[in-house]
Amino acid sequence: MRFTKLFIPTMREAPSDVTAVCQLLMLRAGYVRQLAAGLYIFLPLGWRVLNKVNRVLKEEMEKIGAQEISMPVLHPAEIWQKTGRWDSIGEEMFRLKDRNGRDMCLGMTHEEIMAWVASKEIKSYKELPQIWYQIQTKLRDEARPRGGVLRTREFIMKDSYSFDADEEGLDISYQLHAEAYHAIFQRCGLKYYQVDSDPGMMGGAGATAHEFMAPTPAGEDEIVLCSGCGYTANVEVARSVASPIDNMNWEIEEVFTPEKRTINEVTGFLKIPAQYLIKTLLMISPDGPVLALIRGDHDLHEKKLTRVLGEFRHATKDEIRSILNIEAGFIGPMGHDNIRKIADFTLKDGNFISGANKSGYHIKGIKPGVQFDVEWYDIQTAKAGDSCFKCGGILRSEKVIEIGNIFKLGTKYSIPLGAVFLDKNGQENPMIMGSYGIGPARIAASAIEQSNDKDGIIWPRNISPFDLQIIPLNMSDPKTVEESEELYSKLREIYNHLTGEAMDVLIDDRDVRPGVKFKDADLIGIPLQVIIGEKTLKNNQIEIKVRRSGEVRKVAIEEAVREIIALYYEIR
RNA sequence: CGGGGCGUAGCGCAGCCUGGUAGCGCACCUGCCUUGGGAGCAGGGGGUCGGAGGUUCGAAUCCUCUCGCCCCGACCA
Repeated sequence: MRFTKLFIPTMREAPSDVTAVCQLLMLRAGYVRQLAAGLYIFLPLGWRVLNKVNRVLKEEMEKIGAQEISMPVLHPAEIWQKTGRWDSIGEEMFRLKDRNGRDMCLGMTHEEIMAWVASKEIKSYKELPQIWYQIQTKLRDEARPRGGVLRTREFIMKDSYSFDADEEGLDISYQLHAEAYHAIFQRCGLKYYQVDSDPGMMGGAGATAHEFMAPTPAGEDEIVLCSGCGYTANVEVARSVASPIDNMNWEIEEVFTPEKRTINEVTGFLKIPAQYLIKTLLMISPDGPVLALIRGDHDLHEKKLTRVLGEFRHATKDEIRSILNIEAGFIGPMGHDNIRKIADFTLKDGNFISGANKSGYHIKGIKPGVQFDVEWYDIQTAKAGDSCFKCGGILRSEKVIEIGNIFKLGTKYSIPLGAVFLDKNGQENPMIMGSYGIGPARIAASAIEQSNDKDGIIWPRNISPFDLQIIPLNMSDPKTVEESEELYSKLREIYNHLTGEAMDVLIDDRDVRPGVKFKDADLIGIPLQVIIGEKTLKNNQIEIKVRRSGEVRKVAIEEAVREIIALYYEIR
């Protein structure tokens, strides 16, 4: 491809309101442009990258027997109503009416539609298992789009769905996907982790789910990792053991804590570390008020508590006053016998301080489960420095981008949509489903986050928009142009003979100064550059530059093609 | 949803406080010149100052409303 025939609007100066590195570089290097909040245009280079990723996705999906199909983006409401998600999802779903006033929505995901097809067409165990996938646009009215391409309202996703006759079959489909995902992310040159995750709105209670996470500072999610046993999990589900504390053997005693409401204020005033305090939080659950108890040095994890209570919210200051008859800041767990109490496991052993249910006072010597009844659950947020609940090792944490996920769905969608089949005994059974997603744009963004320098992007070989870039330094010099053009056509031909595929070569045929070409080439980030200038041509040589290392090799023109191809296979 | 910030030429910004003919750098167009890390000289084009309303002789500037975009948070007891 010729640079002069490609639309690559590079920018010297970046827009001031970008924060993520991947967003900055995608904009500056001319890969994408923003249309509105959470809506991105993929320009030629950006689209080439997505297609490179998609090629890898398709190859690996085909390897596990998945079949590519394509589903509509516009869905009738009834199908979503059947599974209950029309009502449970809320504002995140784009909804509209057609001209006849029929309720419709834009697809956020395709479990319902896939299960619908299966319900219509699959009748016998002999037709199972099936794995269907698509690379399709999804629409979600995100509360806050952010990080450029990382969280958008419209995005492309590779989503696949498995249908099995039994749990054993689902295990196999699930495992096949996990293996395919490892192959995909490795081919895309990413550093990533597979972690335990929250099935969230996809699965039912007790469902199995994993996420694939690419570590980068721009990540929205956080995971904890144990270097001892390899345990890794999203903090949304991560179990941990809090750092141990001494048993203080305090007698029950009220202490005067005037105007000291927050954990910080109380620890500062009493000179007692936060781990000896209990945060007592009043929540309003569907079944009424609930007190949630966690250790003072930890944070509540709302998703964990949601799994216990269902959708809950924090009580307002007025509700605290009317329900508990106390001022916020001095709530204690004792004495509220008629209110359900959920305590984190960390409070099982020890002796704590919490509010005295009386303005200006806290109480020492509290023992949850001894002085009053509580239900024990894991409701705290795991954090770096906690101990691993499996092996006791110390956990560390990392910011990550979620690049893929796999869910065991079971019968959550097949039952409501009537996706059933007859088994060998003529018995009707619901199909056992799984769903599996990957975000190609997030793969691209993660690659940039993990692989860049001050000059620009450094693409992993397999997802670069081009395999190499030829840079003729002076388009007015006939010899330069002649050698560049010859190399340009030769490389594409010869590579073709070796592998059956064309090498993607970009030649910068613009009549601009060398400095501009060097800067743009580094910014765009194609892994290999071939530099052709009068200086080295005098010695019958050209130069090959490896973008990642900056290493430059001068080679004789006759050796150029062979050297370039050899080097191409050396880089990752 | 809550809080904060910003909207002036394609990009980056100044001007606003203290009202009086809209500016700078880069980019763009033409010509000359130049060709190993975003050259130089000369000339040139481009902005209803996000939008609406108000105050005023006069508004980018002051006031009100509104739209858009970005960031932080969605918590604490």
